Amino acid sequence: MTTLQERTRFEPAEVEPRIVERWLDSGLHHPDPDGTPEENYSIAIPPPNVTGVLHMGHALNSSIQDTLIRFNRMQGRRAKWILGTDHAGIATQKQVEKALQGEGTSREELGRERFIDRVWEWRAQYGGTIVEQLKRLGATVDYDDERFTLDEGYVRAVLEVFVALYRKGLIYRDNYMVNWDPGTRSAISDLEVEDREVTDALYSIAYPLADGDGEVVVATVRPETMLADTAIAVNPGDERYRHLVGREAILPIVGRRLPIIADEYVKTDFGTGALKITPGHDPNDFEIGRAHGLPEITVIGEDGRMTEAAGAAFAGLTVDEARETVLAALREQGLLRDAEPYTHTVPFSHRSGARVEPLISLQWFMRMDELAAPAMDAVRDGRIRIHPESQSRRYLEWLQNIRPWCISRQLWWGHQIPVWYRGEETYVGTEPPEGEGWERDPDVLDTWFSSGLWPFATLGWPDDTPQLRAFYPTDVLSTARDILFLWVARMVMLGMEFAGDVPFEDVYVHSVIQAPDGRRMSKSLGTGIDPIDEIDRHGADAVRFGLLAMSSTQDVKYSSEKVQQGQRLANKLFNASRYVLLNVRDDAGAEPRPQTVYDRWILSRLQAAKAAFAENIAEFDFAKAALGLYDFVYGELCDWYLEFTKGREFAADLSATMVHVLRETLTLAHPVIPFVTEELWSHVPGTEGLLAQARVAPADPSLRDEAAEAEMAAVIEAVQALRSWRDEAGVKPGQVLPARIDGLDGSARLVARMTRLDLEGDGPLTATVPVPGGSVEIRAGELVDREAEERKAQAERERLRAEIDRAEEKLSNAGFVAKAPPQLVDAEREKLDRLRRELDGL
RNA sequence: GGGCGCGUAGCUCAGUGGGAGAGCGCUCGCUUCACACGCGAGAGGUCGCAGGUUCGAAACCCGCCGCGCCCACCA
Repeated sequence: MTTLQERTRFEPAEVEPRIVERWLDSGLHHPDPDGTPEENYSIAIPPPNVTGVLHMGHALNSSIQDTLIRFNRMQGRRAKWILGTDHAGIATQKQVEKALQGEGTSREELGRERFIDRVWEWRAQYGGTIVEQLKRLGATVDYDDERFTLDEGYVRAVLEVFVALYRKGLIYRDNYMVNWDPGTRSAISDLEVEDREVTDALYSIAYPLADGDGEVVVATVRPETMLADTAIAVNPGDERYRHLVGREAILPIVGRRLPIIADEYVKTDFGTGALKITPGHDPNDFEIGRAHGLPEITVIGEDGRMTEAAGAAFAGLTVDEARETVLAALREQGLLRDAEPYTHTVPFSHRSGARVEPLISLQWFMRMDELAAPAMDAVRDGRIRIHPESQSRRYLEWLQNIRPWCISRQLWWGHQIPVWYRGEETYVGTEPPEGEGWERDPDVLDTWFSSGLWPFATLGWPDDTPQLRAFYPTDVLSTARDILFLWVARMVMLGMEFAGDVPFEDVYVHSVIQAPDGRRMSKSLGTGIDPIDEIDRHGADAVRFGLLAMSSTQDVKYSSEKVQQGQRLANKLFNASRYVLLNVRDDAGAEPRPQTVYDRWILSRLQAAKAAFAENIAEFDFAKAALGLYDFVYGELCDWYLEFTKGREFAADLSATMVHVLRETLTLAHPVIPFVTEELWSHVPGTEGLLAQARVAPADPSLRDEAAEAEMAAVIEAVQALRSWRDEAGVKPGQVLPARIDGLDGSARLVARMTRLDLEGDGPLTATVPVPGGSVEIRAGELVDREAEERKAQAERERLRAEIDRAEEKLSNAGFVAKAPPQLVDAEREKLDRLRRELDGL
């Protein structure tokens, strides 16, 4: 308590480490796996990359989830926030490879086994960082049950799912066009591709007809791929080319004969209307080629260089070199007809930044349509609710048009595909096959394959565990928009297929936080803001409050002001608590014993604040919840209630009421600002244990007191009117003025106290100030500046006359009186009467 | 090309049919016995533009202007 007496500021840096220790020691984050999922509350954290560090997105999402978890825990539910990290195939492998490069070695030199050992070492060294950072934020994730998407149990779950889907015919191997990332030398999925706008040249190239009778000109931005052309296509309805269909052209440089085919895909109004078909290197041409049974030739290799099939003159060249060589040859032969700048979108790898090279290769695919149907139904029939609602349309549209998913990756770090080959034989199983000579498929699974099992694999699936029975399905999944398809949709599909139920009931899609200038927060742009720095500066409560207060259903700019607002809130609560704790009688208890109208008022307002907070949380409106809390603490508790109590004796009744209000306020605020509230809780008389483990009674509408609220609304308005008058009349703040109050009933003395009026004194009339339901006569004679006072009264009369005019005009509008709701018309009449009385009073 | 959203005080944003709000910033005043990371009082807005619906529009509808984001295989 000595610290409370001495300190006038809440010091997060001093308090937070202590509080974190107490929370961790209590084990509150690790609920027993009892009860049913309906009784319990659970959230699976979106697993951060194992070698990642906390960024603003994590900080926001963790603040949201921890607020939900703490709120529900305090309602008395077993609350489990499932913790773990993701092995993040490409990202992690790249980091380790970079480290190896620094040591002058490489993954190839080490070999697969030793390389993977190195990654595990890496994980041991850096994998704990983000978990430690979550503690700084106050996140009560289940630290005692941390999972990893490559831990032993998780591997079993992944293999089990792969084998089951294979047996069901949903997983298959095929030669197919994939997005090849020359940067990581692996196939990547459609979702890992990002389109960028690029200015290339659009070349027009003449292909002579085989019979020597003229030529056909095609347009292309990638002349180097012509080495793999196997046809030319035109639109069947195109009069210009109708006579050519069925004939052949000669591929320049190579000399191959190309059939001229007709296909609806070809646009007549783009380029020349004739399209070269390169099934080996263009996704559209690939489809056309398959439809027409064309050969598939590959001239670009997985290393991004030309292959032997491109011909001796090109083999080994880079794609760019090959382009120049092809163009030079065409120029020489007079076949290059045109070249003009052309801006279009081109796929780039999200992972490596390299330009994606569409290639045909032998990969593992997963058919999605069969699993997509129930996943769509779950959202359509409301078993899963996506917030905001608009995102469910995106979800459904994506699933509607879903395509096969390329799940194999040419990496070493990840879940190795459980498939073995021996000659023509293929074996698929969770255990290696019997016998000699089997060789395992070297590829690993796309990281999102294992992430898709997250909500149930973390709880022990495929075993029937108590954890699974108690916490699956989870309640809420909170995530950013960008992984709605990549991750959320796949969890729904796989959860329904394997765990027998939807993986969560609500999906909350939160804001993306941009830099204060509206650009993306990114390390490379230098626009990133480190949440840990912000915690150091302002405290974890401030950061949590600020992030929640700035969150929305759309992208937001990072607002340091909101964080500072949170810091002020924590400090305000600290000092308000000091005022209460240093004055009340410790033995008075905490059962409220309201003696005055403002006691009844604050108890009623507290119920209103609790109800509003709960409602905002239920609607995932975290900004409203946080700002509503701020408004209650500042605008009702501190500005009014605590001020009203000043000058009153802190007897048992008042002490009990104030302690009650303080306790309730701390429990209300705890989910948002857990540190300061937990710290204060330990000083409140009669509390035991941790606030984080306290039980809270839900808001009770029967405890609202309309009469007290109405009376206090009038008091507050009167006080503000009188203070405003004093200030503008130039009265010194400390000056006590004689006055008479007409109206305000039993609250007149309270108003007088708050505005330094002396109801016993008397003097010549100075001014009359209108207040709700009456007026106040200031009787201070010449104490104040007469001239200023007259100006003020004049302005007030003008204001009243303007308002009266407005009301009269409205009421003289026949349409308004006839069509507006009657109570509104009545209210307008009452207002007019009141305004006239106030004007008369002056 | 399709879809979603935004434009309100100097700044960041609430407000979705009945008299324009908050936080920050700004001005004035205050050593008021919790807090100067404080208290009190103010100034500041043709609610992007133009039309329509309505007794009444910041809000609903149409168009335009400006700004975001997502999806999409026109070489």
